[in-house]
Amino acid sequence: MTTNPAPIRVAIVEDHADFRDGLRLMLSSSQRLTIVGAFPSVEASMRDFPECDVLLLDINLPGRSGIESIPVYKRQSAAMQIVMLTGLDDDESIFNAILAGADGYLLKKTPPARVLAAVEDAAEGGTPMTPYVARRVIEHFKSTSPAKTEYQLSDREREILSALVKGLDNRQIADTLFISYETVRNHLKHIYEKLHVNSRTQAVSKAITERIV
Amino acid sequence: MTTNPAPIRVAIVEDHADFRDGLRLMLSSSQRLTIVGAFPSVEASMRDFPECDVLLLDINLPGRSGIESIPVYKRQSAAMQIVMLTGLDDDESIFNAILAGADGYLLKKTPPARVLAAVEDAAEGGTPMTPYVARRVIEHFKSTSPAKTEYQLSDREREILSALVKGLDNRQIADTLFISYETVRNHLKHIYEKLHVNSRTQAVSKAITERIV
DNA sequence: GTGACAATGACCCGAATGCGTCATTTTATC
DNA sequence: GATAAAATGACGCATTCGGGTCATTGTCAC
Repeated sequence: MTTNPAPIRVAIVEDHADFRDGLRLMLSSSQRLTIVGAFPSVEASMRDFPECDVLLLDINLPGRSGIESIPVYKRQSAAMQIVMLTGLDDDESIFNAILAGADGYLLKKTPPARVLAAVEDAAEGGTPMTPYVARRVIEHFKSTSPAKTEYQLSDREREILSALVKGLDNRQIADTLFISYETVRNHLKHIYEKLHVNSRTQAVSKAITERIV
Repeated sequence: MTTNPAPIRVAIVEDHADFRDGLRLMLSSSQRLTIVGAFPSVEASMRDFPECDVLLLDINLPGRSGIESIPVYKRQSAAMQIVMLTGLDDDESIFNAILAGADGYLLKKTPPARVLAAVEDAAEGGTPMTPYVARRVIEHFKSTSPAKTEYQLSDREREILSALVKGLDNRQIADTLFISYETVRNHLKHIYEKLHVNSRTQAVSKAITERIV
């Protein structure tokens, strides 16, 4: 956002020569970027990998896949931001890339101006993604963060329940909460009733998967 | 993407008159959009809410907050895409909005051209978000997803473990796997050793939180 | 001030669990 | 073919747990 900052050094790993060259041309039209390398494969890039700020990385590559290579690149340069630029829009590819440490995820149909903006966003510490990808991530996010049903547990009961989840036995729970062993068992009975379960295993399972704790 | 499609109907709920008017002006400069309403509060918008495709919604509003109102709007019109447009960039606001059903999350400093693009993305079923917000979401996503450590469980042991997580007792596990009760107990001993725990509660807890199952 | 409920505490009993030791068979792996 | 690991099965024993019943205290609403 300052005037005339240091240019962002960008590298590209993409096997299709046409797309790679188009990308290079397009990106070098910006004053803010410098293309420091463009390679057809991970292996080729590794032979003499240039220092850079942002790496545009394809997934479908001959030899080593882009996703597998993320950790390798990150080990080489932890500060480098890796933005996936790929045609693959399935959940599997998206999540694996993100979990592997990708800092952005663009689909190839993204218009040039957006790719340019994305590179800048990534360099500034953001995580650019195309709206479709964002939707996939959010959906997955929501599906694992469940509409929590209400079991009307009292505060004390929730406290006991989270001790259960920690793996404490009744004696330990009693000691940490400064109440008697028998009282803990009574609370547990009530918890089981409210959760409609009949063992601590089931209670723990339900507590975690339904985010009650 | 087709030529001259039906215009996207956009409504705005934003209390600051200046920002609201600026937004309206800016958005109406696009041929593809029609502003069908601009309101200073949720209550005001509810009095005569126009049918629309995309709603730009602030969070910090006098009266009812934008986040709380998301379900209300969604009940009114499920197809409407709700894009938050707010100054709040804390995790709490972001996640609550998303979990409440927001279809996009932009910060107010987003440049006008991007807001315009975001409205179009939302109308097309994407989830536009500013790169910063995406970063927050991804971080949270990663923090709840795993770094899975390897415990070298055998297939059979994993099978037993997931039965544990379902809340079955040893007798039930034995019956479903067609092995003897004692064998189940033996597997459990090995599982406990490998997971470094000493109760089924702890095993279940570890299995779920570390995504072993 | 009476009923409802949460929190505390106690006892009993049968079943489930954790832990130890031992043994046989199957399946890889070298 | 030997060795190691996994899968199977068994028994004993002390402990924990689940479920039942009962009682006291405090708080809150009506």
